[in-house]
Amino acid sequence: MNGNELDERKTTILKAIIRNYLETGEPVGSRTISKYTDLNLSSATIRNEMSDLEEMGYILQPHTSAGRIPSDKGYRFYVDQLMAERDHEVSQMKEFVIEQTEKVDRVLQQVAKLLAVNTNYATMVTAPQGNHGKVKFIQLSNVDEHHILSVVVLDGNLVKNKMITVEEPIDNEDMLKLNMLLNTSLTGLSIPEINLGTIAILKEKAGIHSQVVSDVLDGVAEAISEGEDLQIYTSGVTNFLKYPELSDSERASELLHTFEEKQELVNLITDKLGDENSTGIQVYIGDESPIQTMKDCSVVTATYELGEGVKGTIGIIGPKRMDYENVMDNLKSLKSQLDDILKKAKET
Amino acid sequence: MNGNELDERKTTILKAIIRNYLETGEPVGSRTISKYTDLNLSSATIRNEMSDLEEMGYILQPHTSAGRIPSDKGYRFYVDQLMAERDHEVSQMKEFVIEQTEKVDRVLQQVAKLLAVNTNYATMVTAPQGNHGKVKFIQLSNVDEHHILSVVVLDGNLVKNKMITVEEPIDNEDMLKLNMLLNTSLTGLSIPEINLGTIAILKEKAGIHSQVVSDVLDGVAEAISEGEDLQIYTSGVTNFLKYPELSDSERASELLHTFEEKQELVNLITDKLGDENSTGIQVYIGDESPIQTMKDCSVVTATYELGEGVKGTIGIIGPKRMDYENVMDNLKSLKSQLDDILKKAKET
DNA sequence: ATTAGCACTCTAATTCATCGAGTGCTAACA
DNA sequence: TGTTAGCACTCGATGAATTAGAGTGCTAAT
Repeated sequence: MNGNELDERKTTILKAIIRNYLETGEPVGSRTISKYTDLNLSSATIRNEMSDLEEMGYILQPHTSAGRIPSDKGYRFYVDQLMAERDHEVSQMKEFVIEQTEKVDRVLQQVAKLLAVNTNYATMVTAPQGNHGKVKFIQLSNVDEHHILSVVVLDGNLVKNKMITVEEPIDNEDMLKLNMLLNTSLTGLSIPEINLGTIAILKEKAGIHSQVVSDVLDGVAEAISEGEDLQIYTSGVTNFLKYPELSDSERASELLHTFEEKQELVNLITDKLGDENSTGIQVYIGDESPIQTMKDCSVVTATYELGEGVKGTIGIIGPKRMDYENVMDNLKSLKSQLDDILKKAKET
Repeated sequence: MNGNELDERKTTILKAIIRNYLETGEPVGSRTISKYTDLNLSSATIRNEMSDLEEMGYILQPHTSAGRIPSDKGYRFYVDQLMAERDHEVSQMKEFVIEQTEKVDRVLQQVAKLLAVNTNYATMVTAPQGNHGKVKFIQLSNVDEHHILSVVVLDGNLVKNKMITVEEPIDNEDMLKLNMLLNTSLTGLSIPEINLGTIAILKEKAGIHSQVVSDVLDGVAEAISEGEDLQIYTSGVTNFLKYPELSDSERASELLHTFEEKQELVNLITDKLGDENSTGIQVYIGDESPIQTMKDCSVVTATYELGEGVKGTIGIIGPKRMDYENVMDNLKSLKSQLDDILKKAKET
């Protein structure tokens, strides 16, 4: 139960088994390891060690006379080792060609795709979330007799608009006043600070055309608070079909469904075991995942940040025998780049 | 080669074969038909007829001693018959609960999902497309020193906005003038009417702060014309896995990929054989489909309209043995309902 | 402590026989 | 002349039996 129950040789062998299994997806036998490693041990010796490893729960046999495959505990050990090692060279992601002028959602969709293509696993990316800054600017305009357009600009130049339908028009003068009022009272406030109370007070202040003004303010309130729901972009879901252990109809169908619905994927980012390790990278192996349908998968997530607590998540979902090393490198690399791109985009 | 090469009995038998195959997915034999129909014919007689039908190309044998399955020509005959029949009772789609307040894209996504659930096939819905009406209202606002927000409202109250970054600020007075100019010169024009020439003229007219104004106008032009790319919403792609004839790894992977990319799906709506039949419903069987990966599928598309040439497309993609009748009913029903919903939403 | 060697186990692949649904054809029948 | 009964034949699907081979555990020798 303590951290050092594995001596060096067992560690080497375990790693060799896992690495080999990652490549082939087939149970690996003693003979293979005997050749694969530079330990110069015979298959018999390996067999003994493997027997031990099995007893300790790091590997298991699918059936009596097959080779061994890593157990969840084995994978966990492996991943923890990887995490502990000094950072790998972060191989620059090749040709990250995204014109910055495109909208954020395009960028994120692109990122998801790029990552999927690069890793051959399914990917998900969530839009940056959090206190989207403060209100910077508000404007109401008469569009026609029955429609008023409200535009709200938030810090980070995020624009929201909402068309408000009104019974009777508001004349230009009153509109000017309303605009003044809105800007002076709301500018600088963050969204959570603007609650129903604030709106109520506003309504009172502007109380002239009770009904119309009330409608308009409700509209503004809605404009401000809406769209806060989490957008999730996915890509590469067909990659599941590339791995035999996931591609049987039953499993594949469930997985694909989860990705299509997206709803459940939220759990991958809200869950967040408290354990914030140095890199901000989380790995869920098999049953560790908060999503039931992924019990035969591994999930690697990373959080990217835009400062001020505005965060998003990137996730890669693949078979348990995923190439953790490559995946984590990709994520690390992406994390920083995404940071850059979005910060720039934000200013545009 | 003429329309009447099939006598009544052959027609009945062919229909019976197809209908049976739609249900079971298994080749159907003479004995089955003999019982299935009320023709009171022995299996031997049926066999003779089937032999004829095969020779004529309406059905075929997967291998020598199996039953028959419909050929593409057979399916074609069947759906043409269906189309010709007086409209079926359009079974009202149950509980079409969509709050109208939601954004159009939400509605469409919902529609896609609903349809997928109802039919058990994969579905796609495109956003209404076409001359999105004329420009109704334009407004530029100073957000901060280096950012100007341009808001354009189109007929149908479609709002577009774009943040324009400028080197030096424009003072309020000039801004007012610019707004006036923009509104007087562009309001009432439709998007295609606003070309580069128009913008050039505008630039000249407003020529005061050459550079800044130029930047701003470019921004406006971009805001107006952008976002014209076709959005496609899909749902129910996992349904492919329900049909054995489509669910082998190879095919399924291709299909799912096509749906994930969405790009190619555009062909389903641009293609449009000229033949506008009464219902506006198109059926592509097998190779008739403009998309290669769907050569083992059937595709049924319908066009919905919001008047003024604003159109969108709904598509259902499933195995060739899809339940054409049900699918077409669903589409017809949806077509009208979608019409209503969107028209209302448009006014909101 | 390591290893060679051997008996043993279990899966995957292969072969083979069998079954049965379905056909085509012929001859009898109304 | 159209319909049907009957029969021989075809061919995939099913399942049992066999085999091949990878891998193990154990024992005895080094």
